[in-house]
Formats: sequence, C-alpha cells, structure tokens
Amino acid sequence: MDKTRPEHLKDAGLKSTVPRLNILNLFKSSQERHMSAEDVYKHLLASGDDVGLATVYRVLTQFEQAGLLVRHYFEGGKSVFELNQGRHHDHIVCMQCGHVEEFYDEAIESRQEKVAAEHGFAVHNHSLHIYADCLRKKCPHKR
Amino acid sequence: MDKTRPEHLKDAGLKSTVPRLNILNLFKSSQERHMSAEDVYKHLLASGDDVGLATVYRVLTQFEQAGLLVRHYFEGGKSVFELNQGRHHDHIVCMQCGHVEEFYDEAIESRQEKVAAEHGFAVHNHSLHIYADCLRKKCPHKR
DNA sequence: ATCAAAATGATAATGGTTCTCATTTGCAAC
DNA sequence: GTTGCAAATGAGAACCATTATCATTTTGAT
Repeated sequence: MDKTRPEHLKDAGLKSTVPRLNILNLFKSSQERHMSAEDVYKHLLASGDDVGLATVYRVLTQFEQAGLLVRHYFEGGKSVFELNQGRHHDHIVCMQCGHVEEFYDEAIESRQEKVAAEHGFAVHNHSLHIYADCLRKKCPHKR
Repeated sequence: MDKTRPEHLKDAGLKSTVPRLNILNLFKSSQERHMSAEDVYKHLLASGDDVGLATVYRVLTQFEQAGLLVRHYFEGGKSVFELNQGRHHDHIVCMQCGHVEEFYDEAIESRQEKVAAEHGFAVHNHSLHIYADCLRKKCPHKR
C-alpha cells in the first residue's frame, strides 16, 4: 500500500537510476512535504548530488504519472509536489508566509461527487485551495 | 450592485479609454463567460478593434483589482476571467473540451469556513475546481 | 484648444517548464 | 564480468504565458 518504496520504480516501468533514487529519497527525508521543481533541484545540488534541472522536471512528472507523487497547482504559476502516501486531501495556504496545511473533509468530498453527477460530469480529480491568513506566532509574513 | 457598467471604471479610478470599454463590452456581450487574455485579444482583433496584447493583460488585471472581473487559475497554466456579477461560485472544467460549468453548493461553502477555523486560519478566498469529463454530445474532445 | 498625466502598444525581458540531442548509464544477454 | 543497446541524463535552446520598458498617443480637466 505504500507507494513510495524504490521497488515501485520498477513496477512503474522506470529504471532505478541515481537521479530518481535521489529525488525519491529527498521527498522521504525532507522536512518540507511540498516542494517545487526548483526546490528539489536546489536541495539536490546543496547535498552534492549533481543533477540537471531538466531531469528534475522529467522525473517529477514521471513520478506523478506513476502515482508516487501528487502535483498541485497553487496560485503563482508553479507546481508543487508531495509524496502520495495515505489518502487524498486538500490544502489551506497562508497568504502571508506560504505555510501549507492539509485537511480532509468527508462532507466536502461527497458533496463534490454529488454536484458533478448532477451536472453530468464524470470526475477525474479536483483541487480545493483555501487561501487564508494563518494565525501562527511564527508566521514570518514573507515568502 | 451591478459592477459591470462603464461608470464603474470611473469609480475605480480608471479613465474610460477605448481598449477598456471594448474589453468590458466583450465580456458583457460574448457567449463565452470565461476568457483568457489570449481569447480576449483574438476576439478584439477579429472584430476590428486594434489593441495590443500588453494592454489586454494590463486591463484584465486592473479590472480584477477593481472588482469588475474575477480571475481563475485553472490547470494548464493560463488564467481565465469572467464578469463579477452575482454571487461566488466554483467550477467544473471538462478535461476534454475545456467547457466550464459553474456551481454553488452551500454545504461545501460552510464546511470550508468550519475547516479553516478549526485549523486556525482566517479565510480570504478559496478556489474549488473539479476536473472531469463532460458527457455532452457536442464535447469536441479538443481544446 | 491646450497640456500634463495617464494609457497604449511594440518589443524585450522574465520565469517556469518542456524539448533537443549528443553523451552516459542501467541492465539483460552472453 | 563484458558487451550492446535502449533508456536516461544534462546542457542549453525553445516555448508559452505574463510582465516590464519606454517612446508615442489619448484622455480629461482647464
């Protein structure tokens, strides 16, 4: 049920290469659950892994298709990725500090299915982002 | 209460110029409720209005800030705009033909407020996009 | 009609992402 | 363990939506 083990690369038809292992490992060990391609690229370079930006983009997309990662399109134009462990969830994004919190609400989920059906749509997926101000003391009011 | 009349340009501190009037008029007369900057640009050129793409982008942003239009960030990287008339609503987007349908669900709205409050956030706004396949006969399966 | 401030539009620049292609790597068969 | 070749990589070019620049035009108050 855990989709984040290296063996799953094979299952997805992906050779287990150095960049792919590094990226997978980064997501599993990083403090940051949500990272953009640029974030991943910088982290890898910082830890001495010599990788190309193009490869990062390619691998992230492959991992998304393989179901290892989930991609989110937040406002601002850049995609962020996170490990696909556990169930689907939505996000609250702090507009001041960029802090992201996850939530899952069964009522919202089921209403969505219902609404889509009523309109004659077959749901693929959805994105629900709540943009708000977090009230954390540590909210640094900057990105 | 109608925020889409030309007089509102003045209220927003915007001079009533030719491009701005044309763009506002396009949104009010077009079949398409949801248009990207590129869409607007092409429509205007097609109807003989000589406008620059930069102006379209500028005006759309100004209209958004003035509250005349609402901007949505759908997947795919480009923003779409629609007239800000009536109440807030969310969207279902057909992944095949790009057809956009609007909906409003009170249960979803109120649950969101509740969830945000539970997590210690003060909501500014939210975006809920359901990506699906529409079942319309006319769905042309192309963008 | 006059004129300064604001708006426009052609074009360059930007930022995120994808494409190209020569070189390198993984891995299955020998 | 070599070998061979398809798959993967990485440097840089290309792309696309959007924003910035700046000389020219338009607006609206006088």
